[in-house]
Amino acid sequence: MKNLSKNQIQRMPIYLKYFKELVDMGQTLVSSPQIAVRLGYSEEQVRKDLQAVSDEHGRPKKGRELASLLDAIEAFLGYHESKKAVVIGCGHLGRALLNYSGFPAMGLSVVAGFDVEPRQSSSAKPVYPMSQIKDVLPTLHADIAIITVPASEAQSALDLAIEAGAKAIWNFAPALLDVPAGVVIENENLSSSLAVLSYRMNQR
Amino acid sequence: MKNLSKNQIQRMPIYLKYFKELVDMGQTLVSSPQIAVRLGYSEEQVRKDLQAVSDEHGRPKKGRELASLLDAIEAFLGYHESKKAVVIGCGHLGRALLNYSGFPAMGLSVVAGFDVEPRQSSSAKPVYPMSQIKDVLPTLHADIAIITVPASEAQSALDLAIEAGAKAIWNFAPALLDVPAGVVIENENLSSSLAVLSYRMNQR
DNA sequence: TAGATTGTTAATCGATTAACAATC
DNA sequence: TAGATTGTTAATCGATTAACAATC
Repeated sequence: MKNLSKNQIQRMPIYLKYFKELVDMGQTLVSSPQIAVRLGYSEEQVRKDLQAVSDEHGRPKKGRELASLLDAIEAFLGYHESKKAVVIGCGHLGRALLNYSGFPAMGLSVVAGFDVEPRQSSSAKPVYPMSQIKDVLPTLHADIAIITVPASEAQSALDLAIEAGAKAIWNFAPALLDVPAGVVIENENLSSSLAVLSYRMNQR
Repeated sequence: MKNLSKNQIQRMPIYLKYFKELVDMGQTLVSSPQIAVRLGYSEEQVRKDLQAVSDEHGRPKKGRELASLLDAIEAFLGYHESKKAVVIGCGHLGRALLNYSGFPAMGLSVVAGFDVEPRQSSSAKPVYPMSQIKDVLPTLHADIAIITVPASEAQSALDLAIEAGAKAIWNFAPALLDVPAGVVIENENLSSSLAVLSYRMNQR
């Protein structure tokens, strides 16, 4: 498998979703021009992207097999082996992510939450007190810690999660966090997204 | 002002946050090497980025004035003129964003929510029935519609918002949406972020 | 066959990095 | 002065786009 650029990786779930729609509509083949038009990419880029994750060749004049593309992208994204995560900080956003119905389709299973003071949860998922994370997290086999605590507590929440065995951090707190070597972090930065949105608004 | 790349735009709020921390700590000047080390960028990139938004020159051996940097970045990001937004779809995520305390610091004021069936809201912000959007939205002077409805309803929610006068869409629904020319859209795609995270996890 | 689409190879474009003289 | 940091200019790198022969 080639090394994919970050942009390419980010496009993969978008292809996947679109291809699933096409399959639902009964289509079995798809061509780069069709994809390019719908997704707003160039044909060449579509071909490069798909070649990067699939070894199967397309057929001139026809396109590519949707079934094999779905399989290739899902394999690439690791949707076959379900990943497990916990949510740390069960405020509004934390509870939203704890119960988010879109995750299972991404191969992500959010198994529990942690909170400094867990209220009676309205969800089916258990919410443990933060003080128990070191005992409980290892029993859950969750590699990913989703950080949804206030920015001021994010670093200490992260440290506790890593101490308890988390291997990856998905950070939703607006804070600049340090992670030890070997731990992966992905920042979900709303201020960056908003910056792009308002820049584009001002360009008009 | 030069044209900034998307990456540069996304970095600006990160600089801003860091610079505010430095000011809080009593610092008045900052050098590119210091920034580069803390944020994990290269010195050259830091200089390029700051030169792109600020006309003030730095001083050799000293660095740059934090006060003027803050001002330049905030001006660039439009934090001075507060932008207004409404949340469409007041489920878990929608309510989280309706009450998100981080937005004011980004110059964003979320003034109201809409929902097909507004429950008694626990928040200070009003939640209107979706059926009233065409009448209510224009009175709110909100340009930005934050879409947090289920994917299956996202396109029709977006269409209603635009019909009611929204000029920009911040989409949190996992759906591929069409917008008319002249309307800006920014997709907050959790599946793309997760893809990057798990790709990095697998690389180890 | 003609035409659409493919995969490959080359060209372009843009962002990041490197080099270096200027300056406080 | 020496040394750190600056801004500018050039080089590199990587991603996207273009060109085109191959093929069903």
